[in-house]
Amino acid sequence: MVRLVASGNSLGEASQLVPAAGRVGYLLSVYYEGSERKAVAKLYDPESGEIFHVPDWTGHRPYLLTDARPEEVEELAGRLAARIAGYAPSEKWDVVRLRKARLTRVETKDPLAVGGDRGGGLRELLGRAGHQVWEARIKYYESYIYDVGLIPGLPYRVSEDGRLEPLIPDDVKLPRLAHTLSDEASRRLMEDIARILEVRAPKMRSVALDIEVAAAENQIPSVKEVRHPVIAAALAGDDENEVHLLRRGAPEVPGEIDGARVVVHESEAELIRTVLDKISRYPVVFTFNGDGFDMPYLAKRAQELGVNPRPIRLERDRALLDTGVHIDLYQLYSNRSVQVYIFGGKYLGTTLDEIAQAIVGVGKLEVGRDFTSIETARLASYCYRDAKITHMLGNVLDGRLIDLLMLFARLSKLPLEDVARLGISQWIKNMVYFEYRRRDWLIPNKEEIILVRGAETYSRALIKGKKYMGAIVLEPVPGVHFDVHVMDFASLYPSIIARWGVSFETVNCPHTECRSNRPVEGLPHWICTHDEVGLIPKLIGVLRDLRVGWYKRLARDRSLPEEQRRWYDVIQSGLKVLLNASYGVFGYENFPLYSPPAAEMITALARKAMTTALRIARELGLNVVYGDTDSLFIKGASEGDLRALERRVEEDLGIDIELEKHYRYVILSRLKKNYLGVRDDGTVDIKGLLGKKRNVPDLVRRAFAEVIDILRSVHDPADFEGARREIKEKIREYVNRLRNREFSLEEVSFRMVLTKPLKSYVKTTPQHVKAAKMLEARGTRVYPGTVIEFVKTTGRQGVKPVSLAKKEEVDIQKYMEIMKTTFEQILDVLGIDFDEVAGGVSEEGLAAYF
DNA sequence: ACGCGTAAGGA
DNA sequence: TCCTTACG
Repeated sequence: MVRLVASGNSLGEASQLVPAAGRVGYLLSVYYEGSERKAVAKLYDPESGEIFHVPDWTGHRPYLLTDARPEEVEELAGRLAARIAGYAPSEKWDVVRLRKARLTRVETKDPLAVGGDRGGGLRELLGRAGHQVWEARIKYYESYIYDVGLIPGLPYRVSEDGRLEPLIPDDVKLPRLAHTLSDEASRRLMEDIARILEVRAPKMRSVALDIEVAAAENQIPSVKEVRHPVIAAALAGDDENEVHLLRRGAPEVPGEIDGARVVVHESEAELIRTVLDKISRYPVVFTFNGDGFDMPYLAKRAQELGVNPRPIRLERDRALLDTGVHIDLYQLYSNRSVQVYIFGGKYLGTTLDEIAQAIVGVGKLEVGRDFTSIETARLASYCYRDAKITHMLGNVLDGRLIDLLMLFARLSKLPLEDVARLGISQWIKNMVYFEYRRRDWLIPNKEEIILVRGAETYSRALIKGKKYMGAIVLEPVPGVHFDVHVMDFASLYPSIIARWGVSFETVNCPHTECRSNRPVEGLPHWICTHDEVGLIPKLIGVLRDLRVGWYKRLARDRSLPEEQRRWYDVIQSGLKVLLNASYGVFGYENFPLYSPPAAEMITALARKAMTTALRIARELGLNVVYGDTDSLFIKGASEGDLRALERRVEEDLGIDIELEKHYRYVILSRLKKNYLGVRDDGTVDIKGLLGKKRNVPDLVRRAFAEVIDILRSVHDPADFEGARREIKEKIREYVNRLRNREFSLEEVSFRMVLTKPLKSYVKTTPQHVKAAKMLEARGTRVYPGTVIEFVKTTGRQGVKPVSLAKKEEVDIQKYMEIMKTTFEQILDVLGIDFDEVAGGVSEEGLAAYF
């Protein structure tokens, strides 16, 4: 029998049905189709480049679990009874109490009957009646993914009877290290994960969309009230670049602007319909803030004009596309893990201009705020530029950004749309929930984890307002140190989680026999001794082993084709992102598996690892000059000493410390987390030093970089003589430039991110906020995520935005001080006195100038 | 909307 | 001293 499968739009129009049997596609996401009361899978067909949909074939229904009996539910249900589809007994493993739970599974006809907003769902009803309820806060499509065992990002084939069958090649090379794992659960996990990671992600065509509306300078276009017409919409795609304009008056518009084809429409309805049709042809549509603006605006405006908003599907706070995947790059680039681990912190703020400047080197066009009077060709250029840079931002990393998202979708089991919108804690949550369902383990409620296992922490954080103590940072021995080895615990926190089995599941378990298993003296928490308890430590252990023992090697394996090596590199860097966040989530209040004792235990074990390694190093007579969290800086050690350290630490702790790098020399200041190290090959590592921070003025940063260049050429203590002289010379040069005002305003501007709305700065008014207020007074809009560029001035306010300042107002004295504090961090150690070099910068310098 | 520790500058 | 930001 050939089942017919829905395809194309489903916004009220008769669904166009095409047979999909035999079709192959990558699963992109799963969503709930209200009109069909079904979960629907959205797949990408690499053959045709199109999206197709496969509705649920299993008869799956939304449900919750409760300790109430069916009769009790029935009695309480009242009006909701009609929406209950049935009851089934459900036996689950209660991971918090570590015992079996016999529960009632209440199936409903629609997801809102479970947890409908306004407290009208079964969840609240049963809760108010004093019953326990589980798994009632899980989005329906997520629950569906777990139960059907679907893995977003993987290829599937549609069977004759409309099922999705995974398509994984048989010849997947499984890591040899899987065989070395003694426990069966970990081995299976590793094989499953390796299997789903092996398949390369498909290339998908993409287009970026940006629209402009006719709002005047003082009008802020809102999606709540779509009053202004859409006057421009640009599409920057893999194979077309167009800007669509609404005819207003009779201006002469060229047929092409900046390489984009210009199309002038007589009506707004026609413009919108054309644009919607165009984006329907791409499997991936990028926007920048399309969830918050472009998509809802287009859809609502379409509706007002009597145009079908298809393929846009508006939800409360996001916009999906029936014909593809909409990725709002504002959301993606705002993700802290993405910002830090994928882009190495290259961009500071989260505005399109800032991110594009930093990542692809092109910014927005400057046109002012009044879109009603702007010249048409200019408007077209502006709009197209936005779409163009959005498209570039969607295709960075040689197009591997989408590959990474695909990979995260596979690991987290989240739809691609969610991966691109949710934070790392949601990725980890979903990854764990999926595994729980597979095992018939009960997904616990946050409150019961706290209730049964405790929320109390016993260590005191050094920072006021923090919940527990963190890592150890050793007091640096200030000075220049030659021949320094850095030994470190690779992925320390994940290693601790795996080695001691720390997670919310294992901490403070109900077994009396485990109470004495307390790996950290001074903390009352214990860890379960039963091997089968706890999934998270096994999962984290497997991900870590796969990264360091398998994918990192494959990514470097010269015998593999380039393309394949790159895919393995995507995998290992993706795993790193997840591993880096694996500890932090336990200490994060909003994580549904929040466990302060687990978090506290992990940092306590990290301190234990650090102090143990330090003790052993000292016993071996090694000279430790610095260390932070997971590393020791050891001066003048022999290879034998380091081997001995490795061996003894491994014996003592059961986790590995290893040689990470060797420095020709290291400059340590008195400050922690501040150092400069020159490696054997001349590369320079700079940590924490002011001269590297991206918010300090370019001029200061450049001066600093040139001084670093001088230090790069130092090979032994004798070389310092000459280097000192050169450095002094260099500093004098820059000091003089400053004195003589030989700089542009941009070179002396500070860059600082506005993290809140301007109005929210009530306690104090920092300088960047002052500058931001001046900008706003001049009509420039600033919002959270905007980078404010300002210079220090001699005026009453002491500060001005770059765009409003003049060179004559720059407060030279202030900049001298900044130069001084920046350089002192390294000059101190080199025995150079800044003031002396600068020729008495503070008073005399200025006196000489005036 | 991962965690804590350290540092700096200004109010 | 606290607030804000940047970074390890």
